[in-house]
Amino acid sequence: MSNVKGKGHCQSCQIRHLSIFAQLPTVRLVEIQAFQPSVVIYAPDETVYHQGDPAANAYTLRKGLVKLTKTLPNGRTQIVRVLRTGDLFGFDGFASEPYNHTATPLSEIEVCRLPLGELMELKKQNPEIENTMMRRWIQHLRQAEDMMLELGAKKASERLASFLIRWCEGTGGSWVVLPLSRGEIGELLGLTIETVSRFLSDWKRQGFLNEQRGSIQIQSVDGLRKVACASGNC
Amino acid sequence: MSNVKGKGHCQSCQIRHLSIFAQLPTVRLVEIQAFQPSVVIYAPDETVYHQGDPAANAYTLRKGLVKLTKTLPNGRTQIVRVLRTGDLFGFDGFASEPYNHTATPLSEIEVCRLPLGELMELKKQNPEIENTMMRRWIQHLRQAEDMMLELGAKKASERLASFLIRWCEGTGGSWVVLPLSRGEIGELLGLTIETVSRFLSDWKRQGFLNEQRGSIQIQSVDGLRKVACASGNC
DNA sequence: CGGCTCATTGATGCCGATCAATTATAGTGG
DNA sequence: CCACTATAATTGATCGGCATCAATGAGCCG
Repeated sequence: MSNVKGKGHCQSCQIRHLSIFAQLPTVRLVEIQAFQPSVVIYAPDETVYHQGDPAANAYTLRKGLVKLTKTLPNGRTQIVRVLRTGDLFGFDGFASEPYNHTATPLSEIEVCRLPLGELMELKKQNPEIENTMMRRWIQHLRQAEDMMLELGAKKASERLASFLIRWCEGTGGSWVVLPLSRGEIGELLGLTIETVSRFLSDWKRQGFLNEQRGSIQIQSVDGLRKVACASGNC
Repeated sequence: MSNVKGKGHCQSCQIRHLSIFAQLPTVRLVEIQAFQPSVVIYAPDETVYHQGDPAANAYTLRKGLVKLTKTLPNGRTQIVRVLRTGDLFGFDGFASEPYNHTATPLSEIEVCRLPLGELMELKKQNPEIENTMMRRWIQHLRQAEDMMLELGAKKASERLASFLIRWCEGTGGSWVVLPLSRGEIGELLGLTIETVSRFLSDWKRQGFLNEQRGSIQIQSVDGLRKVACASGNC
C-alpha cells in the first residue's frame, strides 16, 4: 500500500524550483504555515488514483516517473502523458470533475499530496501560483496537440523515432534512462509490442542506437531523424 | 481579407453567457470601458492565425465553426479541435509561446479579437475570468486526452462511429449540421477520405444514419454504438 | 535449476492506405 | 436554362504496413 512518509516542508523542499511554487517568494511560504502537504510513497504496482475517482487531491511528483493512462472496457490502454519531477497532476478537481485518467508509477515514486481545497485557497491568494499553473496548462495543451499530430498523421516508424529523439533531447548522445517496457512504448504511441521491438532491433543493428538495462543511447540522431521524416516531414 | 466589423460591446453581447466573461457581473463590465475588443469577420478561405505566428491576440468565437489544425512539412494535416460558439482560442501568448496550430473557419465566422495584454490585465483584475479560463483549460486537456485514446487505441470504424455519436449527442435523432468534408473528418480522426466515405455509405445503407447537404441524422444510435464498441469497448 | 516475465523474431492475415475510375454536386458563364 | 467546369464523394481493385498468432530466446528471482 501507499505509504505516507510525513509532512512536507515547502521551505526546505529540494524540488521546489521545479514545482508550481517556484515563483513564490520564500517569505510567503513562511506565512503559509497552515499548508502542510503530505509526502507519499507509491510502489510501481499501486496507482495514485483511478480514472473516474473523485478528484480530492492534486499531486506534485518529487521522485521517479509516472504514467497517466486511459483504458477502454476491452482493455486497450493509451498512455496520455509521462510525468517528470516537478510536474503537477490530478488537478481535474479544479474543474469540479473526477479524474480523467489513471496515474501509475513507473518506478517507486515520491509525491506531494495537495488537498484540493487548500491548494485552491493558496492559488487564490498567490497570483504567482495561479500564473505558473496557467502556463503549465497551456504547455500541456500544446503537448497534447503535438501528440494528436503524432498519433493521427504519422506512421509507426516515424512515431517511434521522433519519440526517441524527444526523449533524449538535449542529452548529446549520452545514456538516458528509459524506464518504459516495449508494451508501454506501444501504449504511448498506439503500436503493438512487436512493432516497437522490431524497429528498435532494426535500428540497433543499423547502429542508430544502443540499449542496456532500461537505458538507451542515440548514436545517430541523423539516422533516426531520417526515419522520423521518411515521408519528407519532420 | 478579414474584415473588422467594428468594436465589440460586451455589455450588450448576445453570446456573453457562453464566453469567458459569463461569470463576470455586468456592473463590472461597465467599469471596463477601456476594453473594447474588435469584432472581425473571416471567410472560409482565410485563416485567423497560423501555427508559428507570434500570439498577439486571443479570440472568442461568436458565429460559425473553426478548426484548429497542425500540419507536417509533407502536408499531412491533423485537426486537433473543432470550436463552437463561445470558445476561446489562440491563447498561447499567455505562456509566451507562438501559436501552436492554425485556426481556419469552416464557414464564414465572426470572432471577438482580444489583445493579449488587455486580456491579461483584465484577467488579473477579475478572478471570475481567471477561474472560467482555468476550468476551460482543464476541460480542453481532458478532451485532448480523450482524443488521444481515440486515435491511439481505436480502429477506423470505432473512431468514426463514436465521433458521430459525440457530434450528435443530445439531439435525440434530429438533423444536425456537420460542416466537415469527408477529408476533414479524416484529418480529425486520422483516416483517409475513402475510408470515411466507405463507412458512411455503409451505415447509410444499413439505415443507421441519413445525410443531406451538410447535415446528418442518426437513425439508430444503437447500431452505431455497436460499431463503436465492436471489440467490446464503449 | 525451474519458473516467471519480457523481448525477439518469424509467418500469416487483415485493415486501411493507395491508386484509379466513375458519379454526384455546386458553381459559372453563355 | 443548360452546357461546362471544378470540386467532392463514391466505389472498386490492389497493395502494403502493422496487427495478430506463434515459437523461441534472454534476463531475473526464488
